[in-house]
Amino acid sequence: MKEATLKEIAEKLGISITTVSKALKDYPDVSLKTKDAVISLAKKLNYSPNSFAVNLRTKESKTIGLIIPEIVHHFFSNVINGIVAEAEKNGYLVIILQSNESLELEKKQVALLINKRVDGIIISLSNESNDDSHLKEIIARKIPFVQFDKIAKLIHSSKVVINDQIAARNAVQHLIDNGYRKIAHIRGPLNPQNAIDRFIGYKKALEMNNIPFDASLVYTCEKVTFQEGIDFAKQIMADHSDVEGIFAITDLVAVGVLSYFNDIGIKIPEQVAVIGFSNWFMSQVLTPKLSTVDQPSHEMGVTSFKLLLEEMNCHKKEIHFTPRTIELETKVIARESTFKKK
Amino acid sequence: MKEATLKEIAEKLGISITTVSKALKDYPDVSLKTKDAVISLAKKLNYSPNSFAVNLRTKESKTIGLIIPEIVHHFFSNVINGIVAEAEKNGYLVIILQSNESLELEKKQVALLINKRVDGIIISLSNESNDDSHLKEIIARKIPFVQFDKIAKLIHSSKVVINDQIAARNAVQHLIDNGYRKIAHIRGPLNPQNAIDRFIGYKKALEMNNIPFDASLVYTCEKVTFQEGIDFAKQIMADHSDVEGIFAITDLVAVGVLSYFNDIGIKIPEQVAVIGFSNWFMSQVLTPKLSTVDQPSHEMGVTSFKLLLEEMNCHKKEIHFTPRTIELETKVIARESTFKKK
DNA sequence: TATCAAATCGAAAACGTTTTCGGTATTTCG
DNA sequence: CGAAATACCGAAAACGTTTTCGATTTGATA
Repeated sequence: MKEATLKEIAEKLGISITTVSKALKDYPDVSLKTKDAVISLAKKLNYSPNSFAVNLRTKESKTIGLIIPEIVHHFFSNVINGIVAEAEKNGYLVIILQSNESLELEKKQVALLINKRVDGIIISLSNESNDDSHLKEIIARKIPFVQFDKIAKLIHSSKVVINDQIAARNAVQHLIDNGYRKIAHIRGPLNPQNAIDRFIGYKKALEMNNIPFDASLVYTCEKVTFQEGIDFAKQIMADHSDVEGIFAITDLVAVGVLSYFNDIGIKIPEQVAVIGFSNWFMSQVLTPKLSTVDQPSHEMGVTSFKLLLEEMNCHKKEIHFTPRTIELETKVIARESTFKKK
Repeated sequence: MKEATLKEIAEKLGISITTVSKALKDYPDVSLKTKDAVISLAKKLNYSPNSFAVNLRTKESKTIGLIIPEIVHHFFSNVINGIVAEAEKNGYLVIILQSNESLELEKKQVALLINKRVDGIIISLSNESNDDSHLKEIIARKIPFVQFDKIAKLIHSSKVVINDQIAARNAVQHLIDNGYRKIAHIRGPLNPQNAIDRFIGYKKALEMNNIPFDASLVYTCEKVTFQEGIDFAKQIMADHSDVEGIFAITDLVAVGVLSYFNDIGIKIPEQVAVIGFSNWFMSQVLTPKLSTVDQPSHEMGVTSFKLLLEEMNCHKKEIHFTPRTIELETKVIARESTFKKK
């Protein structure tokens, strides 16, 4: 029992391959009688077009590539979810690759996807990405391309982001509004744009409230892990025992801080208030419940795909597409870890 | 600037397409001189074979399909991670689809993947899956196929699982060993094999300790969510205020229980002990830290792909492959939520 | 009846690769 | 020197589809 082909149907019906193909695609120049015969035989033989041949002929695969730093990550898995769902709705499949925060891998994976001739690429950069050449290659090959969250500002592609500066500023302002003034920041690595922007947002909030910036209150994560949260919490208490609040680059790190403070008996928020970023699921079930900044991760995925789809459609019709940047809304979620100071 | 092809290289070098192809694949019947010329020109033109044409010719795409119920899920995202990593190591890409626990979607997606002519399929069934026809279709088409975690026992394919019965029995035994005897079970839906097995394990543990089974202590999740954990916790306390322990089908549900108990001031484990399943990341950062059963999720992904690869290799060489079932080890992780009763 | 339009069909090229098989040209050896 | 072995190359088929363009038939109209 082999796969049915156009040729087979044509032979059984004593007509040409051309006519069979046209009948199945409802061309107007095939008689109703022939159409019916073809369609019913096709159904009987369980015919489905060989996608390899279709790909070759049409030069598209209805498949896109997605590269993210980490799959096991509340934010990213939500984005994946959004992209995969929206893609499927539009007849596209998604190949997922994980760069593991390694520039080298990321480059290889871009090459892999180009090689596979995916119809488009969506990417969120690894922390190491200070080299743009692979992204430029995507553009040079005119492959539809969208960046999200961790982007290269200078690469001229569509982008889906939040305003990290303002979001971070709001988070720190929230701490200040609730009576905390000596605030430490556990920031992300030096390269990624969003770590930089959140750091700038932190500084701006201080500035707007006439709180002098103290560089010794800033701690820099290398890997942005739970363990780093624990380690920096310890370090902060050693360096600044009078610290009042901590703003962490992401919930995972903030949870490390919480965990350490809980273990050694530091009261949150009475002694130190903590706010994270990204609104991971676990943040709402911790004790105390962690305040954070909500980031529309699922929507980010959906929007990214929609933008990519637009560009892919233009690409197919060979009409020009002008990359757009879409900024999604965030909002501070106040929970127990930042209750108002009495 | 177009894509370089074999034809182009052949013309520029004044040789045949055949020779170019052979030179690039290091066939022995091409002279060193020609090989060098071809290879260097290919590099110069940035040639890479058109994968659409290669697919069509070789009848394989070096791509596999993966269908899981949920992407945003600690266990599944870890499995994805394992599969994607192992696949990439072996030159395969992974298309990911999410069935959203819907049988209908799952069927559609299987059809989609068959249509795409992926080289193999890995699947973890949705809770609704009491219909096997789409899986039988995969087998009938001789597409290499591996099931993991939520499997259909009767489908003759390779499988990667844990022993849910024993794992659950151990979890409940752990509660009993620590002095808890009146134990409720929040089970999963009625269909999935692993929910059934874990329920059987629960019963066996009771039996082995001469604790009479009480059906009213068993609560059945529909969606296996955090919220259901909260709701059932409330219900359990209403039905059996003297309950001593709770074994939940998965950590997410157990965390719901914890969350509710924390909110209304029920002490864990002093008043009620709680144990979950799967060892989600958040379980170790909660207060109290949640006891659970560790399930080697990443390894499950890696093993699934390895099995699939074996079958794909056999398939290519047209040698027979006998499906295997691999059972991975689990272990109870004792944390604060099940501390020994005094 | 001659003419023209509409309806229906098919030949053939094209997509780019892989591989079989046979054909030269060159070398080796008796 | 002739025959056999070896080294090197290319023609062509095949994978299965899509689409252009021209051919044929049919029916309608003047």
